Amino acid sequence: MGNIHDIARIAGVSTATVSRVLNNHPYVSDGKRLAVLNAAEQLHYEKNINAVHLSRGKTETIGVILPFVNHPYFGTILNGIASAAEKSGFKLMIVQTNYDIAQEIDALNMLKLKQVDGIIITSRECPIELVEDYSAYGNIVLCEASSGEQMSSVFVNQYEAFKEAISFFIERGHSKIGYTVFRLDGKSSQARKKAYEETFGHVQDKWIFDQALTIEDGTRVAGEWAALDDPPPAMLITNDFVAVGFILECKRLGFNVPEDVAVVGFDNHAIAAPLGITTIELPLKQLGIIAFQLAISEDTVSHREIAYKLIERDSV
Amino acid sequence: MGNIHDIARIAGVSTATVSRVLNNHPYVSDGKRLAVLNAAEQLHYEKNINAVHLSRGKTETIGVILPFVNHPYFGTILNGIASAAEKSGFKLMIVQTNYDIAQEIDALNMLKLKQVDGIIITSRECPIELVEDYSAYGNIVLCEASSGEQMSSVFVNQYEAFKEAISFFIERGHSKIGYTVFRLDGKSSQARKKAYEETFGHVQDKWIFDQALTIEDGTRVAGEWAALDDPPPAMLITNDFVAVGFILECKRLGFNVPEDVAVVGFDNHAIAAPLGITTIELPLKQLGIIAFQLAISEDTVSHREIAYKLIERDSV
DNA sequence: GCTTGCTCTGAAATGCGTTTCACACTTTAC
DNA sequence: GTAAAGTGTGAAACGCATTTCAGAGCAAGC
Repeated sequence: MGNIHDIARIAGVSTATVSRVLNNHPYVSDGKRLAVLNAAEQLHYEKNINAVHLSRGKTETIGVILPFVNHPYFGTILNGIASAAEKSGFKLMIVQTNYDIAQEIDALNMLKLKQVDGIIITSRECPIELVEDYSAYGNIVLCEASSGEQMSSVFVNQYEAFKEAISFFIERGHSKIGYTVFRLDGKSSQARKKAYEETFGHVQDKWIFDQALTIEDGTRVAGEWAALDDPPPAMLITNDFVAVGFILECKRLGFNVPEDVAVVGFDNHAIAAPLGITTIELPLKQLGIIAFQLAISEDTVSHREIAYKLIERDSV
Repeated sequence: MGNIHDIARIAGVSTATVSRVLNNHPYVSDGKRLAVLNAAEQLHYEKNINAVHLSRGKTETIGVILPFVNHPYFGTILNGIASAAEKSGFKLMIVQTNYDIAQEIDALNMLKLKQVDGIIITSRECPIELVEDYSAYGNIVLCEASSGEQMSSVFVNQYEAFKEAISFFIERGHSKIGYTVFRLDGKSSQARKKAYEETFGHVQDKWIFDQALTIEDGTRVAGEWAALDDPPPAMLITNDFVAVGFILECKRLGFNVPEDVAVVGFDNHAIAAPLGITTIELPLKQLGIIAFQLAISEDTVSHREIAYKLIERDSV
């Protein structure tokens, strides 16, 4: 083992020269370079990265806050982040929060502690003001529509996407449209509600189904939907996974898709194609890649909207 | 900001005392404790975690090597790891390798560099001997059947599980059974092949379908299956996602499940229930939790086999 | 011939918290 | 009343690599 001082001693040089050699800095004579390399080899030297981090004040690590690591929505974003990180030689620290504010704060604190150089928040529960307080300690990237000057963001325009889906339903002759969201008070849900209200004037509360994120949630919502006196014959669903649960349960209950209930999902996950689910494609991997780039960017804060795309299949 | 020395100066104590207060060590008088706390408050002091890591020689961080972060199999394991890590106050460093050996090595090096205290390898491409070389630097946990004395492991007995699935098919009158794997040379595939050969004596190569990991792979395999002269009327599929792609494509091609082709998947992912897929449930979250515990364990190496369970539905 | 401008090096400062050791003083214990 | 045990504290060592600064030596430029 040994450290840089041992190498310096054995090679008969200073630690500065050892550092230069080890980091491929110029201005080292071939003789000393060789001596250092030999000594390092001989000692089976390994850098202590913590000393490097301490000295440099940087860790080349980005923190990623995500509520659930095993949900395909977040998984795909993470996939994008991870592939971009690999290209840039950065490491990734992930924190699964379950939307628990204490854990979100715990993750944000990594920034203060200099454990990470930046943080990507794929989704959050804690107030934006609280997050903002951390922006002085490093780059923070939000995966939600935002326009502040403290933090960058990359997002899909949920409002527009929702409007487009509604228009599509209307084109196909639907006027009674229900929808599902994961969290009623979430940013994305608010944008969706706004889009909905601008088209229809008001929202039928019973046509909004909350807590819909997974396949199981979709199954449950289908039951709730079927139990209504006048279930809306068109449903805009949180994501394709929920749509899968919803559609399959509806079929099991004897309803036909799209005749009895038309469905539009979000994401265009691989599951959507074989099940013929019409969906709004969100380029989530791309979103992750951009989020990472913004997280390591030295430039000023920026906000990037990414495109969505309606994919027509057989569920409408 | 300021550091521990600044606090010491302001509070009129030594840095040792500051450290004691900050880490809740005993043997500090109330007066000095208060003085330190006040000074820390006044300076808006934040620890530099890198100095802590350097000093302690530990980082309370575990590295997780996984080929694909957004595949539900690995996502679920990661979910288990993450929830256990949170409970223990550990952080997680993830490396998505795409089964690229260079990246696996890069990840393993975090151990040498003292960047992580231990590493969990959910799946790997590089030779086991190479991994073993790193075990001197910290705990390594493999998520595969293993019995070495260097590294712990937690795994499902793929051989037994596969045998059980085959027996189940045979009970239901099937004798011509094909199967899919992700990597023919993978450890799990070898166990499966062995189980298969012990039952049937030999393997029909054309009844083994390679590179099957995702829904899309399942769709593709269905095409290959249907193109055979004598497609086996029973298929054991890598996992439920592949099974989804396979089953839906078979139906699209005009085959009925289970009449024309019976299917057993693996994992019991949430997708399996609504589609009525018979599957071998693997407690992957549990596997992740155990993997994490082994990774932080101070005890000796241990090997833990976890139970699987056949879940009967409608695809056989 | 003199001035720039490189190339090459090392001493020393910097980043920062933890922990051991020695020591002084105060309580119990017998 | 004395030894043993516990409490409280600081100096100093330890973990380790990076980087700035100053300076020596040498070559190219005019």
